[in-house]
Amino acid sequence: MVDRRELLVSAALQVMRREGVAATTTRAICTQADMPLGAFHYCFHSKAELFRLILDSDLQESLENAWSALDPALTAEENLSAVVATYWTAVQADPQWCLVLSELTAHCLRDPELAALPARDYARYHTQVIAQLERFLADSGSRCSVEADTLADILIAGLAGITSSWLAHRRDDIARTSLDAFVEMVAATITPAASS
Amino acid sequence: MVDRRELLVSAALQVMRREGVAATTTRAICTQADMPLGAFHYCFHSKAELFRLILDSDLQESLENAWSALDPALTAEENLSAVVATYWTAVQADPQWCLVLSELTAHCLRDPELAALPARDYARYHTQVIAQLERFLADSGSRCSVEADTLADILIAGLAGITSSWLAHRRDDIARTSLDAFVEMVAATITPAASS
DNA sequence: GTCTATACGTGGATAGAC
DNA sequence: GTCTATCCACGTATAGAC
Repeated sequence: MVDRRELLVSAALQVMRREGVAATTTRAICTQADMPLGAFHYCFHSKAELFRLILDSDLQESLENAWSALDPALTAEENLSAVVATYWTAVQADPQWCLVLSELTAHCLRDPELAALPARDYARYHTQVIAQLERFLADSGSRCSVEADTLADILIAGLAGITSSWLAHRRDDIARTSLDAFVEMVAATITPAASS
Repeated sequence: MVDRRELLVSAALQVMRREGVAATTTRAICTQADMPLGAFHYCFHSKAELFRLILDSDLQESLENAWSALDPALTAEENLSAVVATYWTAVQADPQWCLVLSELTAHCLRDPELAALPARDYARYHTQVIAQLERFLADSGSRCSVEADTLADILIAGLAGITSSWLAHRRDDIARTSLDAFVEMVAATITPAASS
């Protein structure tokens, strides 16, 4: 028997994807969870508490996992291409979720109580990417013309930008071409180990 | 004497920046405009009409103007650097507006009536960027290893990504470093005219 | 045309029966 | 603990006096 709190969290996430964060009311959540409205404030002190719980969980998890596949045996461009492909598959599998992430970020930045969360999430994401990146660079003996730190920032920003552009225009071809060109540009900053 | 419609539009934009799109109610707009609430529906048929008017105006104008300064006499990297600097000055001069743009985009994408607007805005922006870019490439005789079309997409996505990242972490140093590295990467795809 | 007062719906939260 | 019925604040829109 599942905790009713988790049931409501799950329902809230479904409503967010389908209707948007703004339309995610306590009523909509309870309807989605097949629960009477009164049950909500029995499980949570307030709607803000449920939101806080959602925001404290690892929302970008599905998009983060892409980076764990870096393989030192392959070239930098091959690796980047694979990582980006995995990321992009996740984006296309659930575009609505990307929109929710954008909405939640704005929601936090507007609320003094939550304004610090996006920075924390960015730091988390950055830490994870840079760890994978540095491991790859060390294992493969490659060198990068920019700091690994900066490379991680660029990668995160580039993918975020291409994603949000795609959410607007929904042109798969443009996104694909942008991703390929971006991978090529980033890979050009990495020189493989001298194999002497 | 200013049209009261424009007064309300202006007030709405102010409230959006200060409080966010979600908090931009007819009451807040009228208060901001020093108008009685009743005046609203005398000027506009509905709140949606005011929003539509705002969304149909050129919202990204302030950020678009950066591209008009491209100078064929300078190198590609110098030009890109100048354009990006202008863009970034605008972002830092009004970060709240960047947040509003993000909120409005999400707002449109969630509303079937408005869902097509972000694509139109992207096309507008893209067209303007590519025109400047192609003029610059032609005038300076430079060549680019990727299509100018793709270059424009990358530039738009890159700047959007760095901006949204900065809105989250608010670390000026990270944004600066990212911008510099990004400019360098993009400039590397452009080879100057053979000056023989 | 302009404002005041109000209607109507919705959303968060609670009261009180069971 | 669980649900129903309800309260209260707020947001859009309108009615009606001037």
